[in-house]
Amino acid sequence: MTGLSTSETFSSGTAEEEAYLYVLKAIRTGRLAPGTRLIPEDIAGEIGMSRMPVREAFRRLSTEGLVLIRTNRGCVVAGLSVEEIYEVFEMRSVLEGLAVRLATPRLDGDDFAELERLLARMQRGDQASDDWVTPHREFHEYLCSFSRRPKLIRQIARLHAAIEPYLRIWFHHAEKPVSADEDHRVILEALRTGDAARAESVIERHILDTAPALAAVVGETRQ
Amino acid sequence: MTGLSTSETFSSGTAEEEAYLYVLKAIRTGRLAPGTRLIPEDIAGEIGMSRMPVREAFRRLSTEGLVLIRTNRGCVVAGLSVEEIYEVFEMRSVLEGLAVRLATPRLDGDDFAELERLLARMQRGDQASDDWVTPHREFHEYLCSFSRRPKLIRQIARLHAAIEPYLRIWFHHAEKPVSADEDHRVILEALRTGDAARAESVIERHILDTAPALAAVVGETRQ
DNA sequence: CTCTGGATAAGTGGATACACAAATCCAAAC
DNA sequence: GTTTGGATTTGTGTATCCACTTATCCAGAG
Repeated sequence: MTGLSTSETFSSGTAEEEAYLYVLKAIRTGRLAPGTRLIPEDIAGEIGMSRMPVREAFRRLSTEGLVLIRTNRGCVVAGLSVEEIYEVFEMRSVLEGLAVRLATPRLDGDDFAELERLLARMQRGDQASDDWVTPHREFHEYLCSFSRRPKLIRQIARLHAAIEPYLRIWFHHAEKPVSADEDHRVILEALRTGDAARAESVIERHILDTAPALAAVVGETRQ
Repeated sequence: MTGLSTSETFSSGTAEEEAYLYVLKAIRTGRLAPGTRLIPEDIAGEIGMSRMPVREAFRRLSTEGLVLIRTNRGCVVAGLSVEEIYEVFEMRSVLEGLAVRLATPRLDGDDFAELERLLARMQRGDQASDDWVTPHREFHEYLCSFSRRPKLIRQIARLHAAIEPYLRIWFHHAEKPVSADEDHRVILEALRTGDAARAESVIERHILDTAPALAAVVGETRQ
């Protein structure tokens, strides 16, 4: 689960929903790179529907910041500038800080075990899929889910979706960001103490510290 | 300026934009109360267009949480439960905290004068319009604008739009929330010291402290 | 060769049309 | 009087169509 498929609209068999999930996945996985022009008719063709539901999916993606619609000029995948990457990380830092603060008192032994498991998957890049990003996201999402704040969780998921393509570039560019592994250990440790304020500040710091490295890689690939 | 009219889509003369702003305003001002069913055809009629652009406006509003779309069952104005009101205030507290932290070093004397002016308008309920909410929003928006973080500002505006109807109920129910006036003085004072961390925590506290009073009034009017 | 402008193609926003789902209403059965 | 089930109405989701805007391309002027 990604937290985004559960949007305000109940997911169900509508064409709009299908189009939304289809484009969302393509953007998150990087198949549709920032700047790519999205032509409703083409996408509609790919998944067998007319372009109306695709247009509506674009609206949703646009509000979520994943896509940019300019009047009469179509829809493009919304890249982030370096400043915007920092901005998204700043927002994530305080929102996930809040989520973790609320989650801390609700975690028990089994939950820590699950978090450890996700951490392990992350460290070995997971089964042959060569994917560090997915378990990383799952770690954060699993943690945030204990806040029991649906709107908060969804908002965090949206912000994550916006940076996910760049995380993948980072992962492929440098090797697996090794410093993050230590970070996550520290987070787990703080959580175990049950000190909500400390857990909050640790995760805030963790997220903010990730930003410059990511921004550097992205800035580099743009020259 | 509300911060919402400047959405991801450049505002311009499209029908969708017009429909969006029309419904947004109606919800914010309370003309369309939570739970009200929104029938695309009717709204389209009111502003002279077909229902397609109205539907697209609904999608946007839905993503912003102001409206709820259930498949094949139409669109209703999304009320907030008491828990959700708390949730929105929690999110606002950390996001506005961040915004104010970033804004603090950028404020100069003229800006304080403007903030004082907005505060004064707020205290006397503004010129006969009997409206405390608008200058209150403007105070917060003006302050946040100095953070220079477009996405952050927009997100805060969205959260504010969701609670604005309830602020109006509060304002009409009780008289002008007088405790808030003192709060805002304290905020200004903290800002003047230039201590970003202190300003951040003061505004976080201010926002969180507002929630219970509002929740109480709302819970009351629901029985 | 480069630049300009206008024809042509491509694509967007919006309106209309139609099939289907859900809600409503009403009458018959209990 | 209440309940049940089916016609009718209302409204939603999607496809198609049209008008208009923007992008592309190409020929002629410089």
